Amino acid sequence: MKNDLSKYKKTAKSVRKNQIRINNERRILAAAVKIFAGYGYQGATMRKIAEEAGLPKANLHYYFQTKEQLYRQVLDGIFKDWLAAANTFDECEEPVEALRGYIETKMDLSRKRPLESRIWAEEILRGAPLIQDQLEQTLAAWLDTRVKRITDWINKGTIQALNPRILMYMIWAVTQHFADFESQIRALNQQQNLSDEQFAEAKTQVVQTILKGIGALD
Amino acid sequence: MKNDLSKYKKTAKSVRKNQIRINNERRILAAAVKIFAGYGYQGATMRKIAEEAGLPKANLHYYFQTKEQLYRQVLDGIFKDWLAAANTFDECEEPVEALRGYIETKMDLSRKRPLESRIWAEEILRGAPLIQDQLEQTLAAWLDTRVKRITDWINKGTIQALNPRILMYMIWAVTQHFADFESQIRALNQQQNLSDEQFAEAKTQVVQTILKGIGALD
DNA sequence: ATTAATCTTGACCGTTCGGTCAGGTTTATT
DNA sequence: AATAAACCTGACCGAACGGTCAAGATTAAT
Repeated sequence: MKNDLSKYKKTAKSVRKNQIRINNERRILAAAVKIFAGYGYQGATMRKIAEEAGLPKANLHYYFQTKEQLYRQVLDGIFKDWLAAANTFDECEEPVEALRGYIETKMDLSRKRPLESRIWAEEILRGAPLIQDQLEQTLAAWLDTRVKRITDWINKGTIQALNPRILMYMIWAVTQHFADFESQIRALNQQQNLSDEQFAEAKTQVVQTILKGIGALD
Repeated sequence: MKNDLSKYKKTAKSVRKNQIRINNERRILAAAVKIFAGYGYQGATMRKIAEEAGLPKANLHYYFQTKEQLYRQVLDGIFKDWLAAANTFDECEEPVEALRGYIETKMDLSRKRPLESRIWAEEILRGAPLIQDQLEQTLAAWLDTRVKRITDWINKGTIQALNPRILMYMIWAVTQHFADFESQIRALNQQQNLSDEQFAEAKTQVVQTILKGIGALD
């Protein structure tokens, strides 16, 4: 009963998107994530994405004018997840809880959405040609505020003196590694992906090692 | 005076390669590293590599039959560096020296040869289609012996109990991050690559955090 | 000096790429 | 029922791809 009426109202077309468009855009984006993650931007083709989505290729160009635009929308979605993962970091006052929550959230993200992590990683590998602005503006500002919080902890003596940026780089590196280098880890684990138990162990060890490494534990 | 004579000997042709071939293969491989690192396997083209090497494209196919063969040779060279970096790990008896040496060597490798690190990372990202065998055979065996050494340290109580494989993953993740995510770090560092001083600080902090994190320090 | 082997290269080939478009179909509006 | 808007798609296009080849140039061996 909440929103049924709105469909009969004369709402602006641009605001109320048709259901067909919503569904198809979602299908195409989901297919694009799979193909971009599996083949990279250059290796991915509109044909493969169309096949994965079960649509004719020309239909993709009806909803997304170019391959680059489709790719940009995929990147935008990933970037939002990236930033949203910081909530736990901000909610907690003490370094142990804040960092533990952030590391665990990032680990869970690597476990549940490895494709997105790999697309992001490939974009950075190639020099971030399409997201440089977002890195320099949004991400840099995001990082600055977290750096300040860590600096406060250091000044209070809650954790030992260190460079907060390098700490964040280490957290990103380790947590994303489990998504980005999944195929290497699989090859070193009897050709099996990490089981839930193995991943849980990794998560614990990563948290413990980093927290202890910066003098927040023991 | 050491080897001058050999050029006049009737040595087997296959053993003594022509100097022209040696030079050109080296030029092409150097160009290939740059282009593969900058564009990825699919994004790199034989035309770009030829241009970078200053040779006509057809000449590349004279020395390397296909793009894939050229790429494989590049990967082989990187893999050798990967394994060679383990020397310090093996030479030292105590965990602090062994791990510090290994981490520092890997950090130096990321600093001095970031292109190779990025090519490796992209290959893993894509699911390691061409090097799965090497990972499952050579690298798995390499890792097993290091795991045993770490297990010995744990049994002796020199470091705390942990999963040695996860420790190695963490070391790889953090050290290679400074090469693979260089463009992201640059965007977060006032659009400047890390200076020598900044990188030295990162190196120290990485070593300290990991060693302290596993209970090998303090 | 002659021959053989190696190296060099512009021109070319079939394939696949991202993208376009006309014309038909379906859905929404009045 | 009629009109408009949105959606669908097979066929097609120029460009760029990896790779080939024949014919000439250079180098090495005798």
